[in-house]
Amino acid sequence: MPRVRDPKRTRRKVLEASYREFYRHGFQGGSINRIVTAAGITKGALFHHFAGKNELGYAVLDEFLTPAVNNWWVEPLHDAGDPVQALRNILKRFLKRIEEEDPEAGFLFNGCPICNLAVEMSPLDEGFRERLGTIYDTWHCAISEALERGQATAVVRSDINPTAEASFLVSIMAGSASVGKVTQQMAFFRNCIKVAQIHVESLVPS
Amino acid sequence: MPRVRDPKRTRRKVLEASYREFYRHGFQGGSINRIVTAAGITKGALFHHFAGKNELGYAVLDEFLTPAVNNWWVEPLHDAGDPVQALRNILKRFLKRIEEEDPEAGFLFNGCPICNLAVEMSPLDEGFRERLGTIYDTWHCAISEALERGQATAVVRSDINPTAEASFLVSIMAGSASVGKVTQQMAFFRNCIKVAQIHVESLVPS
DNA sequence: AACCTTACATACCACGCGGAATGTTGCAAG
DNA sequence: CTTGCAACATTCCGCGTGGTATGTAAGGTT
Repeated sequence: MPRVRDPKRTRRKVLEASYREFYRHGFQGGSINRIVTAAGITKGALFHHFAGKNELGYAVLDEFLTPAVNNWWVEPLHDAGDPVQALRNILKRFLKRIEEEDPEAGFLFNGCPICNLAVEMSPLDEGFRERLGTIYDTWHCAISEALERGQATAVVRSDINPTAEASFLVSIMAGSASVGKVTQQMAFFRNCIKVAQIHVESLVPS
Repeated sequence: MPRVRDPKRTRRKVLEASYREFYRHGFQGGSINRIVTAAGITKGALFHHFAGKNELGYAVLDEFLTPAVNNWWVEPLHDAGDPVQALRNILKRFLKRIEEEDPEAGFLFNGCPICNLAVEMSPLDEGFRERLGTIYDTWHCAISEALERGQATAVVRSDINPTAEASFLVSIMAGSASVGKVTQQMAFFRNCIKVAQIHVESLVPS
């Protein structure tokens, strides 16, 4: 029998259950009642830790999704000497991850959790829009700045536009996840990543 | 004073109001009550023409969004002799259209209506998933088949993969709309389309 | 030992939802 | 002229929702 009083753990359980609930049903379609049931706690506990449904959504963004983007994209790109090699690794690692996932709960079925919230909530709530904007901006900057550094050390072609290329890469990730969850075909997803990989290769000087 | 009894017109008004409502609030967040108010009719009239909320969403897909894709992509590509020129025209026309739109109600603020529904409803309802899958499939096929015809007449490079290129183009359109509605910057959207245009140019034999 | 704050649990609430049941009226066929 | 059905309008309903008010107990502080 675990400790009765454990606020950190309780908060964590709520956040994890919320993430899953919103991931599957969307934010508006997500149910507080289902969250408390899944987390094995009560509504009183939830509203003790979070002021309301919106704040719960914000917390999922701040404490789950922002770190995920940092893990997958920002840090690898920041640490890398050669940005093209870093992008190669990221795309490869990403594709592998998806293929290993549980098809019922993973990326191919449910899409990108960030993109899902962005599509649903950006026009409806400024708090969501702002946070999601920051996430995409961080992501975007990580790519474009890495490409600029690559241009400075001549490992990236000087005649490409880092900003446009970054926009392109972010869009492809979001778009392929969105369309992929409709077609339910890994092949579609793989095709998109493949073209993205080819495009990345075209960034290295000939 | 208009004709009191006009089922065709009534049905149309309901569909148009539903399209706008779902476009702004999503399907789950969309309200039947708001729809009947906006359409200037009553709930009785709505449920006389449509069996339920889901059927209403299906009708929006079948009678609004499917024709829109046909208009913008399928027919131009089918009629064209040179698929690359057709894609050039489509992208240009599309960008122009968005720049002219009302910022409060248009593509940049609300995203792509098809992609929005796809992201929200695909994992939740098979009826939505099926219809959206058909739309994306038609769209995808229109591009890939046009590219294949272009390869046959040597106006498209023979060493590119039409299927992969089609997947890529569809994804870019969906992704740029999704991310664009977060950043709210036309520049982001324009960057994506620009890279897509460059990519399209790379399809023509050198 | 008394106390007080934090961390929950329980019970309850108003509201808007999608939808059904029923009532009413225009309009065309017989 | 009347009959009948399609095309609505009106009214009502059960339910799940996000959120609150209140109760209670754990555990550190003094």
